[in-house]
Amino acid sequence: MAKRGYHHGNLRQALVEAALDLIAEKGPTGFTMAEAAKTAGVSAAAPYRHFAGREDLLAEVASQGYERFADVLEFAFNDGQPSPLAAFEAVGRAYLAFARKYPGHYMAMFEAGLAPGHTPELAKASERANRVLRRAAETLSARIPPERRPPSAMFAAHITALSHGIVELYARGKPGTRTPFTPEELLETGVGIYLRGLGLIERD
Amino acid sequence: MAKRGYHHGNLRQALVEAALDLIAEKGPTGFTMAEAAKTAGVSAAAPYRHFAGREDLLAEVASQGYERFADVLEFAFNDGQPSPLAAFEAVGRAYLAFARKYPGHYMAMFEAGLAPGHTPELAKASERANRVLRRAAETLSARIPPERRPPSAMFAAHITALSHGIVELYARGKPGTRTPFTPEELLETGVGIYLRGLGLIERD
DNA sequence: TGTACATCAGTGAACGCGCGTTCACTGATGTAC
DNA sequence: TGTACATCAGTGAACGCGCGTTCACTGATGTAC
Repeated sequence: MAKRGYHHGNLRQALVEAALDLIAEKGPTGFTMAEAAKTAGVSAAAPYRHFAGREDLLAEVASQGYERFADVLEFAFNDGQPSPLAAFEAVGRAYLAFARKYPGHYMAMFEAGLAPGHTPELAKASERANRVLRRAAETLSARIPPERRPPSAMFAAHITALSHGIVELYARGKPGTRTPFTPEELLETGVGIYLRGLGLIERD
Repeated sequence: MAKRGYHHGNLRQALVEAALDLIAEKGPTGFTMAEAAKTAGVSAAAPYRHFAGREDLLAEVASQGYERFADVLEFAFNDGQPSPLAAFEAVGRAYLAFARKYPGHYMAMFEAGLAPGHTPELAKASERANRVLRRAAETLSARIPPERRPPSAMFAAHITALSHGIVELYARGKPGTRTPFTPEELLETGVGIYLRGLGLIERD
């Protein structure tokens, strides 16, 4: 990754990584082209050889985030093994772990206000991640008697919303927004109660 | 609210309202002092007679938001009448209604990245709103046998996170983030399943 | 009731700043012969 | 292997812009006498 003379070598990706650091530090709107260029050790004009503009770089960051997100979730889901329930719970934990480990990606994906269709790549990547979540929900909800089964898209939306809400409200370092519970505890207990409500976990 | 000559009459509140419109339209970071002043029909320097700076105006907007939020939730809770369950569900609906009706407030409160302790007023107002939510959770959870009862702060956090997640992911006009369900449907069904999991609603 | 004066909410011009972006350029790289 | 040349990833200077904020000012308001 070291700069090697006049030509950088891999400036495009270096800019993405600079943006990730800046976004993680100051939020998606705190990130600027000029600073990303500086971080990458390059003049302010150089980024325009690789990206049409600020939004374009942001969209690339988000795209890469969704790809990694989908990878992580898919790995956690593990084709529903060893059991749909265990796999589902692993996906939930993976969601939180992703938000914690890749805050720059997460913020670019969910807090930058980019239209998901901004770029074809972005649309494709975000759809892929959603598909994994929906599949996890479908696999698990196949265990519920059909007449009591909520639509799997709704199931997935509930869990996604709960996870995202926990990340936004309780997993950030904001002083003052404190609960005595860790995000992981909150998600685990919340999902547990929810699944019990669907009859997917024994009562008590 | 009409400007009456050299002196405005109620510039402070007019600026708050201008900020609300701007925030609702372009997000908390899209709002600028200069534009708020212009919207209020006043020179760019005038706001500094009433607010120490941009952050200070933002904090005032958020404070007023939390106050109204607390009012709305308290009204919906209605001291737990006619029943703890009905009151609790009304609070959930009120949460969504608030986010929809007062987007500028909501964004200033939850998306501006203000530390809750930024201003004493802000801290006080946000605490008040949280207290209402916690009280609704406590009242309802008193119906659960103590040994199976989750801490009420956890209960409240689950519902708050679900509500916030639904607002952020599904209640905004973002094209592309579509579910076939309305935010209201999602919250109602999600909370319903959750409460069933706690044994607070009959199975089926 | 009329006048002098203190108060203070506004004005308008100015500042320094950092941003996104453009443009003519230059230095490095790779390839054809 | 050596040279000429096309390509293209960088540079650096410059632009126009809008922002947050300051400052000396001025006009309106209210009050003491």
